[in-house]
Amino acid sequence: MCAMYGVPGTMSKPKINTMKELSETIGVSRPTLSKYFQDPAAVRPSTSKKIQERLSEVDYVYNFLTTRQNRKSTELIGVIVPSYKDLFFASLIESIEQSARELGYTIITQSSNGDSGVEANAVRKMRSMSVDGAIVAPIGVAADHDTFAAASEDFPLVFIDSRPAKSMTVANFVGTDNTQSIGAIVEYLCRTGDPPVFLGMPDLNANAQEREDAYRAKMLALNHEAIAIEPAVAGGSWEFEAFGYTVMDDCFGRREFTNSTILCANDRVAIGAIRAANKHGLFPRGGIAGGGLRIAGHDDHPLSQYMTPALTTVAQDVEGIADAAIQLLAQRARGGRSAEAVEVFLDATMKPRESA
Amino acid sequence: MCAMYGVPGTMSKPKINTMKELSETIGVSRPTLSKYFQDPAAVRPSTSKKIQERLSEVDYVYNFLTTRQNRKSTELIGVIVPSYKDLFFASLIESIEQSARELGYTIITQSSNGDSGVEANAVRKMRSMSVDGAIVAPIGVAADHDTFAAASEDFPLVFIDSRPAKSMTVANFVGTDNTQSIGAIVEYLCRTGDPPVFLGMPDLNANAQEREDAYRAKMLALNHEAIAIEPAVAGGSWEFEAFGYTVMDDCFGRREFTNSTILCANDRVAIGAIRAANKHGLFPRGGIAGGGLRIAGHDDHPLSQYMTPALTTVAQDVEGIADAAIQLLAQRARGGRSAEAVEVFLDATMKPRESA
DNA sequence: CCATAAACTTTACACGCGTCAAAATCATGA
DNA sequence: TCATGATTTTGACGCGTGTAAAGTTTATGG
Repeated sequence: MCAMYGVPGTMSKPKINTMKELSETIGVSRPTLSKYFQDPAAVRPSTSKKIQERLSEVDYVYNFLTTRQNRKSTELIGVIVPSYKDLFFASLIESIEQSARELGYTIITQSSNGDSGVEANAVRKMRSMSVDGAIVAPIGVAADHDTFAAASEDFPLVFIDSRPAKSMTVANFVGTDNTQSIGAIVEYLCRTGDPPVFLGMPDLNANAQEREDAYRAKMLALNHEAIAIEPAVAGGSWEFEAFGYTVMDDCFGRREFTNSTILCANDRVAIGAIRAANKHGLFPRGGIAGGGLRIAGHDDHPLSQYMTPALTTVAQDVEGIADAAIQLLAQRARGGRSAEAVEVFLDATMKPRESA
Repeated sequence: MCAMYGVPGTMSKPKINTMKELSETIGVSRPTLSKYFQDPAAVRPSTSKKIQERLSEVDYVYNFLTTRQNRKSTELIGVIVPSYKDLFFASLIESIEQSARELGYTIITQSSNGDSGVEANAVRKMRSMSVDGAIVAPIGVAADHDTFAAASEDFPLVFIDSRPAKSMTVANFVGTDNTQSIGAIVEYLCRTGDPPVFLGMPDLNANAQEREDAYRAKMLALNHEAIAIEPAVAGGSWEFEAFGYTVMDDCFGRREFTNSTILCANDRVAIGAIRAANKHGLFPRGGIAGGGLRIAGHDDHPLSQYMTPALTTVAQDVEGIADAAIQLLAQRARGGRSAEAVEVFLDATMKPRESA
């Protein structure tokens, strides 16, 4: 009717709406078609070939909703992240989608917008969609324990990036071991220059505290004094660059830390910090003797290498995390109900660049 | 069974699986419940209140798949973008999800991964899901005309960001008018310094050509010679920063364009170009007389203001685009079948910062 | 208190596909 | 050509919810 693309001469294939219709025009029974669609090899080769051929002459799309309703497995996996506008989460989603696609899963993504109410709604929606599992990068504050608990009765749940709020006992987790990653970069920084002070991230998920703790522990082990920069502003928002910029602009304005090594809790904070440094005429730089300002991050944000100076950081194994999470869910969905919660930690790797 | 969150004492509400079950324990008929869920105001206030109260004492999640199967409208909207790892698209998705949520729509997002085959599959999946409409940021090259054409028979389709390949005749489009946006920044650059040369983006969608054309047109109108930098590398990938960096690193290495005003086709290319400049000791800067290197971008990428120097650019109206696209689909889905293709252009606004 | 309309319940069918059992057909080897 | 097992067809039911029709209850107004 609405021939928006009406190109004269382009005769489109006849549209077929239901499998019953299809079975009639194609000349096989509907149950056989059903088997074919679930596994083309499940029917006789000659039949399979016949179906395949006739199918190409026809415009038929299976009904996703109905098929999922009736199968034991929906092959849907829910993904919830606090924000799309964070390249770390974006990278995670991209990798998750890819790993899922390879296993035949469809991803349903929802942003919690940094809001625990929205997060809870998203979890409920996943439940209503009968997903085979869900991957959640949780918000730390005021996470809705009951909602997660109820959901985990219905399907396996895997947390990534950060752990859920402490009220939870045990839960599946796939991510980076902050002790290892922060440890590695603290060690690097101490080895190549002054021991670092720590610039945290807003306390929005478990990583904020875990990374600071990891920093303190490593500094202690290395016999250095741990110093955390006290943010002059309340950092309650996910705008990490703004946070890093504001805090360090304030410090540098008072000529504080202008000669220090600053380890930031993540790259987005570091990007803001670098911007603040630049504004004050400072260009952090590693690899030279005699001190001077250095700034390092955590995550290996895709744009970190385009900063000036290029940001020294530790890279999380994003693909590894995505793949492990999907594998875990796939395994659980296929009846591998070990029931026991699993925690998978992947190593982060140093990315020494210019800034430290 | 798998009491991952088993907190002793936390008695969970009784789980109810079907609406029939619910109707029995709640004391109203199933059809009434059905009406209630579609619109709580559609039943008598006393009944509505009763249902609402009993509902809170029980753990019931409606079956998303089944409800969508039977409603005339699924209230699903498909979204397809070339990549999640591009903050412009990420911003778009975030705004789309928000606008959609307000209208009760659920978003199904898929990345085409810059691959037209994957894009076509995504469109087919949207068809199989019986979405009420789809929003797609298309890939320009070798777009699968037939797939889009078939889809647009089933539901309204809105293209955003860039137009589909030219093989298409007319299609719904919501986005920025490149003539206006590029025109604005060319005018600004000419007014505040040397007329710009143009650094394009890889030819991956219609914007590549459109923006260059817009640049040439505006330069012609202003009586200046249009000059496009010829990339020494083949830019076939979506890694725009790498493209901008490589091309300009090459130029600056030969001491070319080191004193020019460079307008980049988008901010990601500009970020790469700035990095190349910095590497060569160049810090583009506007607002000073007597020439010197200047670099400008297009889109107002969220990190543009954190570059050194902060990137001068034109901001697309991301929220406006998202909202207009959703509104258009909602209107069409509600029977407003004007059938005619609509094109909505939103103005971009100058963001003068430091780099030009 | 009754007439009337609105709201509700009951009953039934529909949606498109998964799945099962029984009957019919096919392919293969002797 | 026939026996045999594998595959397909036929027919039927189920999934959880939307929805329509007909009958019953409830609220409203006089």
